[in-house]
Amino acid sequence: MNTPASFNVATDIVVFTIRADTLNVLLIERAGQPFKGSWALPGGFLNNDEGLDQCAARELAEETGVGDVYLEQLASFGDPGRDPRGGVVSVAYFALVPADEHALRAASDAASARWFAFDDLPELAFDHAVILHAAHARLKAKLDYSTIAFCLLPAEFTLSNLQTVYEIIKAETLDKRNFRKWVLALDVLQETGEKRVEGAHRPAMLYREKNPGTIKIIR
Amino acid sequence: MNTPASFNVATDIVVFTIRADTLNVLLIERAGQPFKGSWALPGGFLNNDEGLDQCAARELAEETGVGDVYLEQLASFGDPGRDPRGGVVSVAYFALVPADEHALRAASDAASARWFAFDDLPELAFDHAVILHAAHARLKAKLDYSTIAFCLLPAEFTLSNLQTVYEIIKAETLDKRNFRKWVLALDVLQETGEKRVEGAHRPAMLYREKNPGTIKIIR
DNA sequence: ACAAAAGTGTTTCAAATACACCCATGT
DNA sequence: ACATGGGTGTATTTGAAACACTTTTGT
Repeated sequence: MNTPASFNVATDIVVFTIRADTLNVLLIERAGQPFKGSWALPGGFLNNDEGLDQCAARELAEETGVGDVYLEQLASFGDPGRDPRGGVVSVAYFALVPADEHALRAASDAASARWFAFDDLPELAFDHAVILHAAHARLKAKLDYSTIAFCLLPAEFTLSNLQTVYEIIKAETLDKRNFRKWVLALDVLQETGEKRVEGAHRPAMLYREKNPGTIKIIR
Repeated sequence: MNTPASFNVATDIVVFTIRADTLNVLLIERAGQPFKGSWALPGGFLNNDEGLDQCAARELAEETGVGDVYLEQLASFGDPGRDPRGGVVSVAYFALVPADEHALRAASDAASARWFAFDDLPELAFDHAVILHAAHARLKAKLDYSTIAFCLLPAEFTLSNLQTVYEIIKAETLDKRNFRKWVLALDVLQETGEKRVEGAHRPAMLYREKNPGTIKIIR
């Protein structure tokens, strides 16, 4: 048997958040070749002494300042020619950032990092459009069988906030009474006892997760 | 920015089949170092001119003679130290082989290929035990929301055959009438009109998939 | 008083579950 | 005739879906 081919292994991260009642994705403008000036997913190359999850978390922090968020491996992409430099295999991740943490940073090989509305995206470098849509499909599917959507909200939120997250991602309206019945029956929320006054209407009860950061698989 | 580290990228494949009413996994005995003589998942290194799926299919055919089966990417594993040679990232796949195709071949770097009962496995090389259990979890979960189980049966099969597959993988018994009602309501099966005589009892109607090889997502 | 979002129950329908007997065949 | 797995229907329970009005606040 001959010696195996060498590759650079990268991680690319699809970072979702909710901003102004729309689903947003974090993109960086590429500072170097190839695709200089194009928008791309944040990410970068794997080092010898780190694992894949670690690499994704590190690149995300370095390039965008986003840290300590939900991060899950999505899939790997290795078609020859997906990177014009050749020999690059990418392990894609997706991340969920709470709706209130939008402070971004640009650094190292990323000229700038910006949020884009999911349904108004620019042309993307490499095969990143494919990766992005795979991530969206996964997110949408996971709403139905996990409590992953909670990661898109701050620690305290109203049931209406939560319902809005579901409605945005599923792109359909939900019945308020049925939604509340369903989510409360999951037995993962507790009332804080506090209310949030916000505008000229009745204040809403604030809730928090019983086990913050724990994703529950439903059914 | 410094130049990125180099890796060898491998695919490892968890091949499931049903034999003698048990779930079986295909393992190869390693012919070379490291872990020479240990049992491991079939798989091998990615070439420069092929995609990941292609690599998995090729390695499977080369090492075991298994070809033209259901093959799906599972996840990637890249912890430093998962391979004592260092710098090896593995993209894991899982495959499903119909219950009647068990002809195996040993070749190249695999001394021999053998089926093992899933609940009587030997010690495995590398992190292959972790990969294998991830594959099993995925298979089990996918039974509930897809018609993937059909890939474990030959083209023509009885409803009892199918029920047995579900019972083996889910490790629970199912009600015969409810199972048949459910599977027929999926509207993916058609009667062949033929019956299979097998032993001292009433012959069973044979069915086939309406769209062979098409995995339907349920719900 | 009005606008705007919060909060709250019941009825209807569909799907999942529980459950027991007769049928066709080989020996 | 008997042993073996194949084949079939109904009643019950459970969860999902449809649906409208009252409450609390700010202006």
